[in-house]
Amino acid sequence: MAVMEALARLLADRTRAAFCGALLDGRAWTAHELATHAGVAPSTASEHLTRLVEGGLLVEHRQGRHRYVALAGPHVAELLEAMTAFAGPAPAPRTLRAASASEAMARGRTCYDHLAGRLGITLKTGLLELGVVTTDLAVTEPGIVWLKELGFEPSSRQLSRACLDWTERVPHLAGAAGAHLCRTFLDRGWVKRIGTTRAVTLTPAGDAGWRDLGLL
Amino acid sequence: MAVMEALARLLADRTRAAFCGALLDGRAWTAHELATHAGVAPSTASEHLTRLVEGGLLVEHRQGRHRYVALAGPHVAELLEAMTAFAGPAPAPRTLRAASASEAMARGRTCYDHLAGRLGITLKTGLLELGVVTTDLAVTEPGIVWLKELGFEPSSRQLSRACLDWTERVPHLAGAAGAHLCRTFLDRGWVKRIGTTRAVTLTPAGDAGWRDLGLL
DNA sequence: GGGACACTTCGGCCGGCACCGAAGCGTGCG
DNA sequence: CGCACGCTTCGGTGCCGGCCGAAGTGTCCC
Repeated sequence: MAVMEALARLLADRTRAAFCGALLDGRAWTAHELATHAGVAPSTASEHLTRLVEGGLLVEHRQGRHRYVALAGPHVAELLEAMTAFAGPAPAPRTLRAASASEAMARGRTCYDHLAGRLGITLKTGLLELGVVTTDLAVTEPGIVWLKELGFEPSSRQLSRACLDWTERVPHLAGAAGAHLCRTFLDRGWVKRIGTTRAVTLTPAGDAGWRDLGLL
Repeated sequence: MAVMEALARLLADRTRAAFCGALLDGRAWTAHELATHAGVAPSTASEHLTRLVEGGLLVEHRQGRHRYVALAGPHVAELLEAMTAFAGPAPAPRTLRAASASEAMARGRTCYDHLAGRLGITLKTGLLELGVVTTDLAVTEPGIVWLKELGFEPSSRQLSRACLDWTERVPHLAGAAGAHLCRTFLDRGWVKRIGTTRAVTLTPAGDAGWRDLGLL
């Protein structure tokens, strides 16, 4: 249990948790951006980042005078989402702005590299009705063919994986298949980021595309 | 991320982590037993238990002057194992006794309600070859029939679930199916606990039984 | 080359929390 | 009925760790 405790200790801090939350958008952030985001001094942020990198949660990429950090991989995102989902629903937001942002996230968002929120659930439901996945979110044989038609190339990464949604409390599709679909939809302009946040929305083109595929 | 942080904070303590580790055997422990196990005063243990119960990780059951606590369910065990697996291999044990105990756990153990360790991997491999589960550990149609012959009754609980093994670094079978198999093997005397620990071993009867089923 | 900037290291401060022992409460047993 | 036992509550103590600012290093740009 000593190793589990060390991991928990790493996440049991307001500032480090805020860093991880920000990095869940899947992008790389600079140390300065994260410091501002969390409201701490650059020196404080620097120390936290070192600890998170040493703990294997983050990877860093030095470029000139910048230190870019990102989640070390999908497995980190999955861990964070699993813990968030376990911990239960977040307390209700206090301000109107926060409530609106929270509602946008609940409607649809990326979870590192795949779709989550109600949009993720809609996708999952569609895939289920098409027979691409089973109720346990395992990809079926015909499902693999279906995915390949969307340009999917199987890799060594686990094909599908259930990721418990922290707003909907229902598992949604993660893993290689979930990541590929998310990337494809973003590339095609079917799903679009709202501003620079993790929140996303289905565009009119996306609505049409999903209907074409039989997802809606 | 505030909720995730609160959960992490709960696990980020030596004593509370020790409690959770002990409770991973799936039994209910008294406050006194846990205090002794972790080497703290009863008063300290009492406070920790209250926090763990309030955090939803443990459930308690008052009986006379005893306070029994247990993990709140399989989802807690799965979370703990996931975090342990993520954190990587435990540091090498220092003493001979610890090394021997650690080796016994690595050979085979229960993970709350299912089998883990090399024995868990052997089981998974056998189930895979029999076509009961897919490589993603989803139960197949014939697999459900196979399980029913072993007395399995489907319930609302997720049928199967991958649980990353912290000694073997490979997913093994958890979920309702994994729990049923573990219970069945223990009932039949095919798998036996070593002393009162989580470590288990395959008995000669179990070896024969598994061969009969085609698992070996 | 000089100045702005991103980041790091170090020292010191401060708050939170894990811990214990003492005292109190309820239960069970002789 | 009284004592033993398990647990809880409450003060008090001590340490760990998060925080900042100041000073230092390396990078970029003018």
